[in-house]
Amino acid sequence: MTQKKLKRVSKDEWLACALKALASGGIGDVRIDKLARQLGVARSGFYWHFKDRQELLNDMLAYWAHEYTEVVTENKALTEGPAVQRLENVMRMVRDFELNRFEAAVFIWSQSDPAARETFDRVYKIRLDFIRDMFSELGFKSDDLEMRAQLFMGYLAWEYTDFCPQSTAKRDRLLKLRLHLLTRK
Amino acid sequence: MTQKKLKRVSKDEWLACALKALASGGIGDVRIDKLARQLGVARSGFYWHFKDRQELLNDMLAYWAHEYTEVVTENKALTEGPAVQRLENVMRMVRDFELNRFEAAVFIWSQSDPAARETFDRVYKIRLDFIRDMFSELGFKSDDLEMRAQLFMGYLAWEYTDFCPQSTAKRDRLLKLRLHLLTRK
DNA sequence: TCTTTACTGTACAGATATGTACAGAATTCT
DNA sequence: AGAATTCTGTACATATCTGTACAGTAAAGA
Repeated sequence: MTQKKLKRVSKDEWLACALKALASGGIGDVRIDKLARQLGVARSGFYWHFKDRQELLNDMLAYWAHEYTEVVTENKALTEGPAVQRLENVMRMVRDFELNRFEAAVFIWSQSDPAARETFDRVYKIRLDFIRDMFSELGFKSDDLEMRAQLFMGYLAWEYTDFCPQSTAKRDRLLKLRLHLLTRK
Repeated sequence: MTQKKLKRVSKDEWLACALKALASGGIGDVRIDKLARQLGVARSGFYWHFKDRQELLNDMLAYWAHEYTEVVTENKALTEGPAVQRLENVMRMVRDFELNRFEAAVFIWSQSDPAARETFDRVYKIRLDFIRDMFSELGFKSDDLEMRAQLFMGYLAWEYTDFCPQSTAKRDRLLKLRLHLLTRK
């Protein structure tokens, strides 16, 4: 009689929903029943895709790490051309694709979960090396090199909080100025 | 017969313990029963000091905001003397007293709680104005002024993650270099 | 069409968290 | 010493979240 249409939710949808929860409420907000409610399905489907909550957490961590290793380091806009241009491309990519939207959440997570901690440290090492190489190419050395790479990275990681909302045009102008200040001798 | 000695825990101790949980696990980790276990007392005492969990959360927010308004803006090391020296004092104070240890947790919190969001925005506006004034005093103007203030603030907020562990001596050298880069014409 | 696969919903058992009631112990005030 | 204040433990009712069992529905391939 009544052909009830079943809603189906893929593994990727569960993961995407979990990441959204991570960004907006931290790892403590990644609750299976809340995700199910948001997706509009019953909670049990979750266990088809994942063994348990811990497996979801591992997948989230792997996804986040992936975004900052293969995805970034294999992008031609970030590996070819003059170093100053590549640094500008990094800034634009991070901003445009919100590559930093999980930073705070993953950091907090890493404070209480050893696996998250390990991933966080590893990813930050890769990123910092990646950026340091560019500054090195520009001729900076030792302490001065280190300082510039860290300042570049630290600012980038926090920028996503949008702690200072402003127009796109202004953000663009400030980005150029920031690049200039950080790369001049 | 057996004179069991009762352990007593003050309101400030509950608050301090809650703040510790906030920093290491985010707002989702601020659980009354966990705090009680950590403090080694029964959960019921909590309700003598606080109406409910929400009241604790409000107090935590107020405490965090306080640290960055009255406490900072009234400190003579940050309001007297040459601007460059004051900027250096800000960097040292933030680092030495870990004034930024709640940044990530409060930001995440602000993403889902309007009250936290309001406080976060307000505090960041005060801080940014505070820093911008110093750069203004040094002669910077318009976009250049704004960029320097934001770069200074953004880096400072993220530094606490200790994303790049290093010796005290090196951190000191880098701090000086950073100040120099950010304040030179 | 039949079977496999990829899911879904309902139901149950247990763990964990919240908040309330209330009697009692330790400290402070008079 | 007596009384008020401040805090504690035990007990109870309720809500939330996790994981398991299991039967059933939908789509895809043989």
